[in-house]
Amino acid sequence: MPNPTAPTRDYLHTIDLCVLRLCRETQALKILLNRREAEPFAGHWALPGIVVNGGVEDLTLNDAVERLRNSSKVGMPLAWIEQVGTVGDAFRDPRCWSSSTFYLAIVSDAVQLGEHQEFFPLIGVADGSIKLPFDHNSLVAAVHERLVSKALYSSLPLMFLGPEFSAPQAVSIFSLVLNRPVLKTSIRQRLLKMTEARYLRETGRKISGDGGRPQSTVENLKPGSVYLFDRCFME
Amino acid sequence: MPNPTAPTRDYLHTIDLCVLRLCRETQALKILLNRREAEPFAGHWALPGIVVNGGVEDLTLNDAVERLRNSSKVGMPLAWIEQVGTVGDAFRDPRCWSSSTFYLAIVSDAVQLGEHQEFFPLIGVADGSIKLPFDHNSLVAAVHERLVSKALYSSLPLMFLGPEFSAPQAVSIFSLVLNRPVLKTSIRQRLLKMTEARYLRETGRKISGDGGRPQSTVENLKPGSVYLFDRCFME
DNA sequence: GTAATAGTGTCTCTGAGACAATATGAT
DNA sequence: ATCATATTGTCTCAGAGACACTATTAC
Repeated sequence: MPNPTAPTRDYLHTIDLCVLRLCRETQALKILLNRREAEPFAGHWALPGIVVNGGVEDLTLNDAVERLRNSSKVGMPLAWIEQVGTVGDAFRDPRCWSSSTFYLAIVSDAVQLGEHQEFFPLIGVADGSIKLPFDHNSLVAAVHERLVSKALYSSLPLMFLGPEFSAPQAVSIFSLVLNRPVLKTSIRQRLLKMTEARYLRETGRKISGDGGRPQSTVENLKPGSVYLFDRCFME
Repeated sequence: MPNPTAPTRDYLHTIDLCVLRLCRETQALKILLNRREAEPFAGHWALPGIVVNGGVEDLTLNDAVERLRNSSKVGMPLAWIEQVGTVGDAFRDPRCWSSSTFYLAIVSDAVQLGEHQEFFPLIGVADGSIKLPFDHNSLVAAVHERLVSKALYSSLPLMFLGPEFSAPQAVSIFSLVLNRPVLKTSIRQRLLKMTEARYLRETGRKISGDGGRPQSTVENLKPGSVYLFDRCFME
């Protein structure tokens, strides 16, 4: 039941973040969820979000996003963030008519989580086998779809890898995001294109994978930008 | 000045439509504007929009879009509509903190306009040489950018042409949207692809352009869908 | 040496860019 | 026939798919 001391409101506009991360141990994509403290759905795992109407804390929607990112609900640096869409209806929140503007975010670093935070498998949340309150499953599905479609024609998946990575790591993140094998020659050619365009630079350093020949690394010269390729991978 | 009898609200969430059309006489893209009746900016030309919070008329955001489309502010059938984004800040509306979820829409038919409606040149509005109230110029610029980027890899511009059109008409709408010449062979190959994919069918009919050989027409078999090509035009 | 993986070379195929050559209507 | 434009054909080029081949480390 809603807290009876809370003011009744007839409209809510929230922002919700889908913060994605590569779990290097299991080679799986994960999404950050928060255990809700307040009703409705207190105790359930849900997307980190805040209400943007009804207060004057933020001057812009982007300020609100930054406030959420900086709060304990997220509390980590983001390598990438983009708005995916806005949904709204009379049913998604039991309290009242509500809208949500939701975002795709990617974190590349390993981070310390709070007690109330946990990374869950993205696939399970996107396909609904891990059930979330509100319509959060469908928001995650939309974000996942955006990620997959952008992986076909942009360098977005490299955001998961941080500032320095190797070609084999790039191959595996693209395969993981697209959920199918990707030819290493295609990825190498794309990395070459990005190097020519001064998005990447060879470091001369090497890292070792598991056995076999060490991997040369490149560094990201434009950490905040994605490169757009002029062709798609075939589907 | 705001109407003093209107209730004061501390937050507004609106939807705004950028309804685009091809003016066949001048071969220019146009955008539908409304002369505002209410303050603020009464008498100014602005995007058609409605407030979605503070009422229970609509069950979903899409219902609200349909209500706006069906109202006298728009009042015409739309061949295409897609959400482009949501902006919000404390300054864009002089009344209060406000957000706008805005859409790209395309109308293919010629329509009768109301007294308060008029189509303006899209380019002038998008580049700010035709000034609109609120931040409507930047919304139009974002919609224009979406249209141009989608023209590189999808059949979206064909939505301007209606259910039956010719290859030369397709060439000219792509050239117009991209603001540069487009090879007719490229367009023909794309139309061929769409025909193979059962998005188009040759009608056997012909129409006459201005002089010269008549143009064969094709009909759109999936009027509500855009076809996605697997390569982009070069930029 | 062998195992295992990294990195290179080469071939095919699709579709865009460019432009020449031919077809079909109006006058 | 001439004009103007539509339509087809041919060539080049870039980049993805596929896969063979060579290189470099650990052991």
